[in-house]
Amino acid sequence: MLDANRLRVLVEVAHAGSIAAAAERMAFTPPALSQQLTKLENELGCALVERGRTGVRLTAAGRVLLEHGERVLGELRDAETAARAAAGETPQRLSVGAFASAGKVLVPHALADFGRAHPHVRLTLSDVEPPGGYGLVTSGDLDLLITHRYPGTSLPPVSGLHRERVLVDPLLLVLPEGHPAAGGAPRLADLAGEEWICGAPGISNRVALEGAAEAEGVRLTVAYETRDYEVTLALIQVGVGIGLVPRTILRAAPTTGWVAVPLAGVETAREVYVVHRSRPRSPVPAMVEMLRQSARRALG
Amino acid sequence: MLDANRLRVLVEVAHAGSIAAAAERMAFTPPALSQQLTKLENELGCALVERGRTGVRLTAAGRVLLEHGERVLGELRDAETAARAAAGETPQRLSVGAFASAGKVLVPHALADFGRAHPHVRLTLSDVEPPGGYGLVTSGDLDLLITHRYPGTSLPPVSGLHRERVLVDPLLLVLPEGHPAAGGAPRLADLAGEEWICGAPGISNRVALEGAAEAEGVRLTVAYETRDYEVTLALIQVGVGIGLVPRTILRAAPTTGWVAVPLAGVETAREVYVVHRSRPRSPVPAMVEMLRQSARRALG
DNA sequence: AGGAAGATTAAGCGATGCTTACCCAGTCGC
DNA sequence: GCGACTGGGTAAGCATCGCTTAATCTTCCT
Repeated sequence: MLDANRLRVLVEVAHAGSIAAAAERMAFTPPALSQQLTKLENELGCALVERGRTGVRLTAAGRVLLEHGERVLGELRDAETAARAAAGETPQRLSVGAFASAGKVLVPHALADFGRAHPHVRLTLSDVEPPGGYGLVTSGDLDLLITHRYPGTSLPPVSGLHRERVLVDPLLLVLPEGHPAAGGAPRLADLAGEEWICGAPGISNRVALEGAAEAEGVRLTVAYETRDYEVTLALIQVGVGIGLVPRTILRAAPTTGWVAVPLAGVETAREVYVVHRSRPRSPVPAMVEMLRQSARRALG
Repeated sequence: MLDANRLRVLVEVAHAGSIAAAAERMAFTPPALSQQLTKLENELGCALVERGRTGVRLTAAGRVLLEHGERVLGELRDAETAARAAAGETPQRLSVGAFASAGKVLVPHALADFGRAHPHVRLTLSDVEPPGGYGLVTSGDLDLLITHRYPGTSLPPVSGLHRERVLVDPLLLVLPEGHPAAGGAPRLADLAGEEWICGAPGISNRVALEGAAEAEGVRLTVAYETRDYEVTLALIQVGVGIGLVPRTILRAAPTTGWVAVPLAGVETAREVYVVHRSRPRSPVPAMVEMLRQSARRALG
C-alpha cells in the first residue's frame, strides 16, 4: 500500500511548485522531501515530477496521483474530525480561501456575521487566485473556496466538489466625471481612442476585456496595468484612463470623481462561486448562507 | 494528521473481530497491533475498542472511524492503481465476494465467461455472508460484492457505494413427489402440520420464513436446520419435510424426487444485488454485465 | 566570472515500530 | 478445583526509517 505521508509530500510539492517551498511549508528540509519523492517514484516505477531549474513540474502520472492524493488527504482529515466529533470534541475551524477583491466586499460582512453567530469557530482566510484552489478544497486545506469566472474564461472541472453561483456581478464601464460618453450606454467601438486600465495579460479581467474587444472587432490600448480595482478607480478619477469595474466594488467605494455606465453590446458580468466538498461539515453550510446574504446585500 | 497505517490496523481489527486474528492476517504479532491501536486512541483522546475477553468490539467512536478508515484505504488503493495505470502497467486483479449459494449457480458461469474474455485478469473469489461485506468493498479489499435480500430482512445502507439488483429469484415451495399439496398454490396455513427445513435462527431464509408465517398467523415447526439448499433438497426428496428453495437453485439441481409449486399469499422471492464502488475500475463493469447475463440464464 | 536558487547525494543520528518475553484475566475440560 | 488455552496488555531490545547537516551539481542572472 502506498504511504500516505509520501502522498502528502507529493501534494504539497505540487501545490507549492517547488520542493524547497513545500519543505518550508511543512517545516522540513528539502532533502527530506526529495528523498520521499524519490522513494515514491521507485515504488511506482515511474517518474512523478520533472526536476527542473526552477522548481519541479508534475508528469502525467504525477498529475493523476496528485488528484488521488488530494482525495486521500481529504478523507484522512475527515476521518480525524469525524472521530473527534464522535468523541465529543467540537473546537471547530473554518478555513476560507477567496480571491483578492472578494476579500474586500463580499467576505468581510459574511465573516463578521459568522463570527458573531459562531464565536467558538476559529476562522481562517487566505488569498487564492482563480482559477486555482480546487485541489486545496479536495485535500481539506480549505473548507470553502470563493472563486469567480469572468466572461471569456471558463471554470475548472468540479471533479467531485460542489460549486454554487452566489453572485452575478455586472462589470460597469467607469469613466472620469464629465466624460462625453457618461450619458448613455456606449459600445466598445465608441471608445476607440481611450486608454484602458486593467490587469496584466492573463489576469481575468484583462482576458475578459480583450475577448470582448475581439468580439466587437475593436483594438484597444491598455495604458495602465493593475489588478487592484481601488487603484483602477483612483487612476480613473485623475482622468488618465477608463476601465471595467464590478458593481459591488463601486458600491463600496467613494463615489466622487467617476461615473459608471453599462457597456452595451457585450456580456459584462463576472460570476462569483463558492466551492466546497460534497458532504460539507457543519459550519460550512452556515457560512455559505451568510455569503449568499452578503452577496444580495453587496448588489443592493 | 492521522496515520493511515494505524487506520489500517483499526479496519483490519474490526473486520477480523480480534487483535490476534488481524495480526495473523497482516503478518504481524499481536502486540504490534495493540500498540498502534493504543497510540491511535491516545492521539484522539477517546477509546475506539472495548477490550473484551473474547476479541474486541468497537465503540461508537470506533465505528465512526472505521467507516472513514475504510474510505481512506479505498482511496489509497485507488491512488496506487491509478498511478500504475498512468505509468502503463495493466496487470489487473478482480476480487469478488459472494454468498454461498451464489457461488453455485450465478457466479460460475460469469466467472468462466469473464476468464475467457479477460485472460490476463487475476480472479479471486471469497465467501461473504450477507448482510456483511460492504466495508470490504469500501476499503477496496473486494472489487465486487454479490449479496442478497430475503423478504422480511432489510438491506444495509449503501453509504456511498453503488448497488444494483441483478436478479429476482422466486422462492418456491418444494414438496416430496406425490405430496397432496403438489397440485396447486397452497398458502402457509394449508401446511400447518408439515415439518420445515430451513436455516438456523438468524439465517436469511429462516427469517423470511418466520416473517411470512407471522404475517399469515401460522405457527410452523422447523425440524431440520441447514443453510445448504442441496441438503435441503436431499432431505425433501427422502420425504422428511418441506422447504422454500430459490428457483435458480432448483433449475441447477437434479429434477427427481421433488415437486416445486408457488406459495400463495406471501412475498416469496429473494433479490440478488451486486455492490461496488461508485467509480468502478475497468474490469468491474464487464463483470457486472456478465453477472446480469448469468442471472438471466439462471432464471431461464 | 561569481553568486543565488533549487535539487541531489552522502553520512550520521534519533525516533518509530516491530519482536521477543512475560504477565494477567476468563474459559474450557478433566 | 486446577491446569491448559485463548486473547489482551506491558516491558525491553533492536532494526529500520526518515530527518538533518554538509557538500556537490546545474542553471540562471548579474
